[in-house]
Amino acid sequence: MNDDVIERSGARRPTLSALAESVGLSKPTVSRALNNYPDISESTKQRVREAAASIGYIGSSRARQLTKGHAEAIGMVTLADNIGLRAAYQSEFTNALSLGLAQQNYDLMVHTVLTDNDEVESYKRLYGEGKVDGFVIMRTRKNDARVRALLDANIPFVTQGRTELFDRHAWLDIDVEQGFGDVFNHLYELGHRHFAFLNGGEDVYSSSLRQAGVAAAAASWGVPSENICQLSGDFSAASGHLAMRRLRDENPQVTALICSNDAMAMGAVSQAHELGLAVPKDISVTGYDGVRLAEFYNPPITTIAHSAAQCGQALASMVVGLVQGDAPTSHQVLLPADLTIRSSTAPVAVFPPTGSFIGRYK
Amino acid sequence: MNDDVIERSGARRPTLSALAESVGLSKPTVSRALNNYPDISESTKQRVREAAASIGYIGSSRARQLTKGHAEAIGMVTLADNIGLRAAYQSEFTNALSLGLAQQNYDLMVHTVLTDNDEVESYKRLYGEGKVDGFVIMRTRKNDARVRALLDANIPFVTQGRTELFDRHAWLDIDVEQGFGDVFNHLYELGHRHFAFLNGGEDVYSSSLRQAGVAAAAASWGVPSENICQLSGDFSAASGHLAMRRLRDENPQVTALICSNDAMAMGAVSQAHELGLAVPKDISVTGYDGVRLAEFYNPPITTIAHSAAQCGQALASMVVGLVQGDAPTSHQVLLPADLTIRSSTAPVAVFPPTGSFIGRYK
DNA sequence: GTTGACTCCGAAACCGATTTCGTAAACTTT
DNA sequence: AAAGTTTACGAAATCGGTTTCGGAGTCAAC
Repeated sequence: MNDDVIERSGARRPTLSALAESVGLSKPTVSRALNNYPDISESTKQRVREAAASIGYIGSSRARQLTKGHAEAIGMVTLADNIGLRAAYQSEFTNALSLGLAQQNYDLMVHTVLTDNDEVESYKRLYGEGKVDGFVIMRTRKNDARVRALLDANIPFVTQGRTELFDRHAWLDIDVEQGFGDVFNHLYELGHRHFAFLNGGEDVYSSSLRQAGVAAAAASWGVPSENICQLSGDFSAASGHLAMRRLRDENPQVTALICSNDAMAMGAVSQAHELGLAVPKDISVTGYDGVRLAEFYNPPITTIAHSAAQCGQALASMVVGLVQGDAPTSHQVLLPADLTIRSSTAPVAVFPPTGSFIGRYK
Repeated sequence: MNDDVIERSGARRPTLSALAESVGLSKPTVSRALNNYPDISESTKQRVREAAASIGYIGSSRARQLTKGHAEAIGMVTLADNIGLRAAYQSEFTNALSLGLAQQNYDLMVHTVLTDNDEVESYKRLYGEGKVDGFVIMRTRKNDARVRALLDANIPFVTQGRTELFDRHAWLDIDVEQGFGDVFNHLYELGHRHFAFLNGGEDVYSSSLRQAGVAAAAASWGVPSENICQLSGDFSAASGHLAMRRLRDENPQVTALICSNDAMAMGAVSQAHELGLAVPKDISVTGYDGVRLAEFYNPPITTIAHSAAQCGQALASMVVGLVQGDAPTSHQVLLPADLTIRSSTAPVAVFPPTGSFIGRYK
């Protein structure tokens, strides 16, 4: 054995030619045998497969990419500003997506950029170089420059969340209208009559849908709109924090705060603690996103959860379908929202709260 | 113009041959012009570059990979079990790594697996197929099967955290011995005399080093070892939660709890609240990791932070060095730990604090 | 015993770049 | 003006697979 030579030369992996030679067949024949073509005899296939296994042959993805014309990889470009909850969400999401893609023999390429100016450029480079076959776009906004650019460049992609161009691209979204209606119903049934709704910014497509969901549910119970205090935030915990403060100062009669995402809910809860308000005893708070972390919060937040795993799975098969030629419009799915009741909501308190331990926070 | 034909045919990007033809030069000449070889005249380079820009030429990474023999990509395989804090940490880390790699013109390929059995297999496939040139391994353990396997297979990698084979591979680690010493000093200087140290499992290489750091600092102040209650956890918030309970029941004299990571610290704080103990008034708690989320916790956790951005940067240049032929042992770096004092530590409450500004904390 | 259908496999071209090697032209030298 | 250098570029091979096309061999049919 000349192991040492092999080692010194960098341990090059066996190629298809080497495999062909070792079994005394031609390159194309071996290739077809490995790919299970019908015009190769079963005995030959068997022989080739065994030889391949014995010498540890692994086909070069690089060569395959060149001939087949696709990379068997999907790209995702993210902003580097992901901290806290957003980071947690992204990670859960990325893992789910990667898992889904793996099942279809695709890999996930992640590219992080500092500013959203670089973002479009990264898409074009990754696709132009042929490193990926398509993209999954997170955190879409109503008017999204990335969507516009990829549409123009005819690059396959699917978004998580609709945009104003939703009828021209593939997307996966949650039915927030139904979801926020469910939240409202839940709170109403707990006896709440004075609500606040904390929206998350008009630049997100679904913001108006959340609002509509709340309004429709309120109307169905005959709750007048002046009993729903409208607040606006920006999806950050800080804005939830602020909103709770304003709520206490300006609308102390409110007993239920509906937040547009979990981060704002957590910010609001944290502010409530600081103000000496107990959640849910003094005020109920709800979120949206189903970040796993919300489950471990204190108290665990009632939220509208969509399983990251399920989303990842769905997005994976959608984007793979796309890059294999499906029409974008054939991949538009609206997932039902799933109300997850935890401990941040409770029946409205009729009597002044007793000294909950949370009240001891300074 | 036959735009419609181009569109229908899938909008194939211009190739090097097309570019060569458009400028009336040969393929190799154009290639060398683009890559700034010295044996091409400046005027020709200029002409080629302009033509390339005008027809929107982007070199095919696939073809380049095949000839150059490397993928210009680094892989990372993660377990799908990342939830909560771990997810947040992973995301911060991944972004930082991706950013660092991008600066060296490398991309990051993420692959998620369900069980750690699949993990080694994924490494071998990704590398064997030539999809990546090397790996960054997170969450290493003292005896790490992945490290062993990649070492055997002669695949380049760098770990985040040392293993028992640390003298044979590249790694980046934090000087926890120093860091936990600093934490102890900080607490001692606040007047604490009865401590607890919550370790995180002996299967992690640095566990004993944290312990040693605490012990050394304690010895330097003349604190007897029986004044340091040893607890063991598993790095999960749940184990921190449990530890705090045991501490209250069995060692109520302890006024400072040193946790081996942020998740346990947060679990401990949450338990403290449930037990009616105020943090830091009744007990001080410290963490480790510098997860950004800990910054927004209630109260913000005093911790040993290592900037994910800095780690990502460093790891990126290390792994790129490795795949370009550097010796693994030439890339072993120990970063100093950085004590970040926030609000979960305060002077011990037994005696009224002196006029230290820290005394103003509630 | 030619014809035709069918089975199984190989030669050669190809994907899109890079690299090795060689050479024509221009420019020095003597 | 012949020889030697340098400059600037092209022909052909190469990376490791896949695909197109065709052809040798076997077997049944007429």
